[in-house]
Amino acid sequence: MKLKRLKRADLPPDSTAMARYLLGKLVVREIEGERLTGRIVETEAYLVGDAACHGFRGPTPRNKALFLERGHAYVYIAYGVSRMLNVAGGSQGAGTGVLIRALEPLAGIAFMQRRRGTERLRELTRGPGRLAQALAIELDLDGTDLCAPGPLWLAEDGAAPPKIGTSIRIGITKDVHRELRFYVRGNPFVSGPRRLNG
DNA sequence: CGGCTGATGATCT
DNA sequence: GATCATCAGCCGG
Repeated sequence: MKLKRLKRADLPPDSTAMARYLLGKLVVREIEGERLTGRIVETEAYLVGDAACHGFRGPTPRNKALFLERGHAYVYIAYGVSRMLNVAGGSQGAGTGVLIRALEPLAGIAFMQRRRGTERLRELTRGPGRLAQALAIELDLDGTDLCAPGPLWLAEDGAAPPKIGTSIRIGITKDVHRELRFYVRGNPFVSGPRRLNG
């Protein structure tokens, strides 16, 4: 089915709603004449007033893209090694957004396998660091408008809305109790321990 | 498969 | 100097 680019007006202004909305949508990466696509199967929302959110203490050189209007990419490096892809949320200056935690690979799988150094499908895009490596998402994409033509954008393909599960977020140490992680129930590409994926 | 641990370096205090 | 929105690899069952 043909891809339709997500419009900014399609994105819910509330980041929790946007995290749910993005499940089942597609990340599209254009690189070296290839088009890589993956379906979003796991997200986490980071909100205004949320101590776990990188925007909590205001803008810095690293997180400034999180303060752009919603639909822009915020890319940063976690633990010195893994790139994390986020979609800025809210209005300009809000400093809130959604972390893309896992994708189901759809197109460009050979490219992803080369990038990841493995043939195994489950290991290509299961987890935020893995998916960024598979799609060659580097810091140069920080601030990219995901609602415009370019190297990285968001799309929908008319798939039916998925069944959504919720849980606490993974890997954080502040505001740990909030149920702001969302995933497609039963999808094998969702990351995290089984107890969170019931 | 589940659980644990060391590596790793950018970022901010 | 501490913190950290992770991962690969190892071990036991």
